[in-house]
Amino acid sequence: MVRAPRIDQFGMKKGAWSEDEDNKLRSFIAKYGHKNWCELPKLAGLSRCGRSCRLRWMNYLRPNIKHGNFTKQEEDVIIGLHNKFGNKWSLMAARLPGRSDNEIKNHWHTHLKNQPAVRNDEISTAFPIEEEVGKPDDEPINSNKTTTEGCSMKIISNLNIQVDEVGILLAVLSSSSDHESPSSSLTSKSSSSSCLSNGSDYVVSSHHHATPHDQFPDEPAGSFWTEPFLLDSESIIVSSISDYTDMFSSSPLGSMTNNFIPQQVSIQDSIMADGSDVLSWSSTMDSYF
DNA sequence: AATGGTACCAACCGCGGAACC
DNA sequence: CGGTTCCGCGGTTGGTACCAT
Repeated sequence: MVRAPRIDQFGMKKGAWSEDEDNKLRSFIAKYGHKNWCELPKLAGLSRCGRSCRLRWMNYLRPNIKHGNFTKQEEDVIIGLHNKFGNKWSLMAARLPGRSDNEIKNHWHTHLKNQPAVRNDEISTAFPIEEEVGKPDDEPINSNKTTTEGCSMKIISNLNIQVDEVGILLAVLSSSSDHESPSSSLTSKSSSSSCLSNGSDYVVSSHHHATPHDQFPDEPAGSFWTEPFLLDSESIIVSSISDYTDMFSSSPLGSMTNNFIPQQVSIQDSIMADGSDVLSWSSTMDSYF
């Protein structure tokens, strides 16, 4: 089911991820976040390219990611959103908590794509969608289409409150008695036009305006990404870059990074700028902390 | 039991856009 | 302001599992 591991011409490992690699990536991001995907694998001691790490994290390792069968309600949401937006998988993922765009895309191609059109009609009828800005009802946005619709998509996606989508979701999900409490996330979405948490290093695309809370609605507001997180026994509590600077200023590493503190750059940047052996960084930090 | 076809899904790749220098 | 780097999206592929013959 997964690609066989192999090493490419640059010494980067490709293919299936091992448990050990998963653990390294998970624990590194838990401790330091992911400010820079290109540097992250080196700092985490992984022989992977940054993109591969990002993909693994986004699709498999990040908190609250769901795996397994899609519920009927989730399928209905996907169908409804696909009717409206076309192949905008990230847009759908932002509105299906716990599902990655890749998983939604796969599910669409394998289960939903070839379903009878009548079901799409049912969804559209059951949850009528208001007309979009500058786009007729009967003209679904298609990723292959031209700039006019691309522009339309930008306008739409720049609206933090997308009333029609929320309406669809509320209608679909409220009809389900066994769904895992979607109302909190939806309420949050509809009532807050901009709720990116200060200090969060969870970086999301400006396209869909997903927030940390959108992504992980089951968590209390400001948990994993925004609050100091409790780590395992060999770990420490880190809440922000300023904590990094404090650590450095009082640590042996601080002598390596004398110019670092006032600049408020990332921890990775400071080490890299120093020119030290980045591959030893992970173990150095672990042993130090 | 062996073989071939298909379904499924994790992972890769190319591209465009944003951010940075 | 142009070039470079990085990030994220969406399409595609590789390889295993499962099913039919």
